[in-house]
Amino acid sequence: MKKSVTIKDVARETGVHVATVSRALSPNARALLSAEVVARIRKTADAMGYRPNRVAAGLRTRRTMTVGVMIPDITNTLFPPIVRGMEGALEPAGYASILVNTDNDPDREARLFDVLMQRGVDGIIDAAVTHMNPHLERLAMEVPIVTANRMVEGSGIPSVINDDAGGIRMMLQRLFDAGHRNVCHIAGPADLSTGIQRREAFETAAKGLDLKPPDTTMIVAERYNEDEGSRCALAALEDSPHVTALLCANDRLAIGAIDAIASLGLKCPEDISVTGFNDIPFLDLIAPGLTTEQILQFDVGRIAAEILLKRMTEPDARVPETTIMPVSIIDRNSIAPPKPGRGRKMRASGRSRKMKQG
Amino acid sequence: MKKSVTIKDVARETGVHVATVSRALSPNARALLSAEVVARIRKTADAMGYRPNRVAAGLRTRRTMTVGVMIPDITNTLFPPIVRGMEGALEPAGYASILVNTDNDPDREARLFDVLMQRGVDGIIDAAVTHMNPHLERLAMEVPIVTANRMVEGSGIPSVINDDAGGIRMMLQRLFDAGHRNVCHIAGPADLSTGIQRREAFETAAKGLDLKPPDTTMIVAERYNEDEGSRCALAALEDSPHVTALLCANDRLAIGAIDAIASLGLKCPEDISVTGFNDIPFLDLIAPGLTTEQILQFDVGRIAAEILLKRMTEPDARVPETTIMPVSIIDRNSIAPPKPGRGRKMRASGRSRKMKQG
DNA sequence: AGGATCTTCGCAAACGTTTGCATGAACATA
DNA sequence: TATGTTCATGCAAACGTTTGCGAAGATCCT
Repeated sequence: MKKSVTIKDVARETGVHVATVSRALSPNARALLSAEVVARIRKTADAMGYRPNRVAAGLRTRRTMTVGVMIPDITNTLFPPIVRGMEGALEPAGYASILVNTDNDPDREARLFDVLMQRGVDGIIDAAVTHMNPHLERLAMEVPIVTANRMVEGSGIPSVINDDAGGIRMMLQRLFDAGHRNVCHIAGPADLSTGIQRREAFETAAKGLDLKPPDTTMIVAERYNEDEGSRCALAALEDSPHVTALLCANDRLAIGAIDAIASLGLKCPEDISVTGFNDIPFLDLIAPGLTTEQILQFDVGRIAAEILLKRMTEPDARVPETTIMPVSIIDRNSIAPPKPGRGRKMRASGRSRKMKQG
Repeated sequence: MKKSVTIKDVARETGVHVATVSRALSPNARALLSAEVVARIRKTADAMGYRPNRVAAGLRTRRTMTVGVMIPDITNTLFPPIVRGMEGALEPAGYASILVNTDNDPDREARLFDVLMQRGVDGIIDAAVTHMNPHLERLAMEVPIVTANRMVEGSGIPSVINDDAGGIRMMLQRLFDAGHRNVCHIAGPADLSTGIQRREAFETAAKGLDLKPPDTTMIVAERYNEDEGSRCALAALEDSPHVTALLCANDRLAIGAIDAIASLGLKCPEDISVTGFNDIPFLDLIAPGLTTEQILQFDVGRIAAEILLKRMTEPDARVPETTIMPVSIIDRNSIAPPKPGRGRKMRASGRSRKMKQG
């Protein structure tokens, strides 16, 4: 629309060279100039309504002061707090963020990555990375990257994740303490680091408690959503009628599982206990209150952003490769003692005990 | 990090001028070149891993192919679907979006607007505008703007909003049909267009049904959140013990209201009916199912983006000034007939009838 | 065959900054 | 007074594109 006033205009107006204006307006270079000239330039710049053109500056300096934020889907309630946490750190530092949704589609992810690079982002926070993404390591050589909420194993790419292992272990312990010995883990997708880590954590935690198949079972969801939670819960309860508790890899799976339990004419927690992971918003309002693992969503985003900031401003600075955020159980109302009558019969349970002793 | 390959590099490699490379790579100008040369250039460009630098292009063309998206707060579950709707239209058109959160703070809003302008966005979708923002009209002369979900009245700025008036009218009718004659409207903030429009709609709808104060009452929330919902509900029920239903300006207020009702030892809907607006995600899982007005969140975002696209590509094109999206009631379980014993006594009700006749 | 018209491509300027280097003045030192 | 030093500012190149203009060659028409 209207042509805007440039550095050249204020230079002409003040009778100095554009370079002088540039320096007067730059916090770093300002010291090179006489205070009198700086003041005069800034005053007329203000008066003229000068607004710096960051794309021109970006072309020259090769720093656009923008970062790319990749997430699977902003409508997934897990992510808005994470994104907000990032912005909380990025915006005060002068960075704007370009947000893209990958839908967990690797093709889309690759294309959007390119979009971000074309736009010259100074760095990328990737909360949408799929496990074992060979691409990413290559891309990490072109631009600083840090992953949030997920990680790509052994890549050397800094990541901020949650204590999946600890959370799952604590949760299984909680079920164990309530008396459950026949627990089924509804695991997350096998191509997501959270799915994998939580599954592995479940296996080792179960072993630690001397719970073994067929007392403990597992079923892997293909996506993190309610429908998959229902499907898996149904399958789990059908395949293994003795299970008394479903330890789900995340809240959405748990919500689906509770739904499935109801559709079977059973009740949670009376008949089957269910647990989640993430403590997504509004979960506190949904009946029965789902006992879940609270993660520090906001902080995950914030710290990922802080690490990225450091990597962008001091490329050689050392940053922690993986930062693990603590999780904590939120006790609500989806765990009860196992219902008498359900569960595996004594003999089987005894057998697994014996094997440990043997 | 690594210096990237530019148009100049592929020009040298192919033995042509940079201008020729530029044209070969531009969908528009491609026709100016011989097919043979185009093919050769594109091939080597691919081979060299050429990635166009959009900030350089943006500097030259004054079009950055990015749009600014302003929302109050991405963690407010109303907005992610709207944002996603925008991206669904923007991204295929080649636009990336810079997302900023204003927190409904006018200062922050102004500052972030500046940030967007400095970054040379080609347009702005403002879903965070406060009612009567004199700034915005001025700013709209610098860059195409369309507001989503909210509008600034009489500004001439295109907006995509929901049928607040119709929704409120239908909802009041629904309560009326259930037998309610003493309804309190918990209104939204007075500086937000949705707050104002819904309040006015309530007043005229009530008048249309011959419901007048003190049978109908009203209380204005200062923010759209659960705490304010609780506060207002408490105040409403205290001031006017006869109210049998709370018609809330949005879902979060309604959730807070239901909470307050429970804290009073009452139940919804048996003692007090409550209705919401927006049908935010997860609402279907929260007890008691809140009867609310479903809005087309995704479409609001999508259409706002489409209008902006048109304004950006054809500045002189005529676009509808305000697009009103239809809403529809989602019946759940928060409306019941008024409890006998509550409500205003007959005489008072009769009196208001008489006044109409007179 | 000679001019007119097209086609295809090169030339160079421009977009608005930043920044290394040069310059001149003021100043201190010898 | 001559000779560095420091300070404040100007000069011009550079960042990677796009695009109006012009030129050369090919093609067409009469």
